[in-house]
Amino acid sequence: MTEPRWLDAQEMRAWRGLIGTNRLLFEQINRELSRRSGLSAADYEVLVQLSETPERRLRMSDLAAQSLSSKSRLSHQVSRLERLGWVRREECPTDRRGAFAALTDEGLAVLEEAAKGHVEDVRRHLFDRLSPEQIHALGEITATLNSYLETVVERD
Amino acid sequence: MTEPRWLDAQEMRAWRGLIGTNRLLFEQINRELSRRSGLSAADYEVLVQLSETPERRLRMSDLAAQSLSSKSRLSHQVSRLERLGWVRREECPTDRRGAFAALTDEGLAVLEEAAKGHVEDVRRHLFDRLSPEQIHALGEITATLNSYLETVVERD
DNA sequence: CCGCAGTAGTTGAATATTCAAGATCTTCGA
DNA sequence: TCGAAGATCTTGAATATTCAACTACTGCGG
Repeated sequence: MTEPRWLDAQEMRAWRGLIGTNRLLFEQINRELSRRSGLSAADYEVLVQLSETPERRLRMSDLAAQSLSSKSRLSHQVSRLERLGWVRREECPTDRRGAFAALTDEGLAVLEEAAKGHVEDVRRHLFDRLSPEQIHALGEITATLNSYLETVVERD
Repeated sequence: MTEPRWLDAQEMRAWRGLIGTNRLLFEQINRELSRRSGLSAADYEVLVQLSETPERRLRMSDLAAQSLSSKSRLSHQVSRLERLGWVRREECPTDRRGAFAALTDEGLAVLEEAAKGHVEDVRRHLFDRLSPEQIHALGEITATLNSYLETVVERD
């Protein structure tokens, strides 16, 4: 049980910075999203994933994976979205255990309405503050981390 | 009501990347922290802030600000930590509305035990994956964003 | 074709977070 | 010095998330 390699100043700055951005940026963007459209960040993410599919529906598992959610959370969440009339559950003919979540016309309308303001918020709070080089670097850094993390994370 | 400036490919990559890192990285690090030490990320953050103070205590408001928490959340959280014996509430002599949260010896011991493994997790999942240039860039980017965000975020 | 291990999804209880008051106390201007 | 406005912190209810079963089904080895 040897002494760990503590973080140096540079690393500490990046780590605390990331924690801060993580909280402040998403908190603010999500607050604005939800005020304007009544959609939580999680809801928005789910609706986007569904809308980007040709059939406007996805199997629950795939949807969970793509929206980085746990199965349980997604299940509760889809129930809520169903109550609101924005998503509909459909059964899967080829695998009777399976279920689809399908975006309704209403859901799509809500999403499209929310998207405009949301993009502007993201732009205002994130991209307007960074140089093109920084935006590029951020893309590289997160891509590197995420492809590693996907091999590591234990989900569910 | 003009058409918004949609995100271009570079921006979309950075934005989705950030969402992914945000979730995957912290989920994984927090899961490991909590498995090893029974501390949630929020608990750890609170204990760290207290431990870094000379008196090992802070006013609730200051603690909320430093740990980027809302007052309400912090209050509930400190109650929990108090039940566990890791934090103690103390009253403030100079302002009778005020309250301190103070780190107990037990709390400090738990924190120090947890810190070792936690630092190694952060290193393994974050810094070992990035070049020194990327670490530096990440520090710059988050510092820029956070100093802007602090002027903008509506907390509580 | 049987049985069993594993997959898909849901559920309910335990826990955590948010939201909107509420209870005290301080400050400051009239 | 009085009173109103604001600061500090807590509380309880509503909501969201996690965790550990549980149901129902598929697919595979024998």
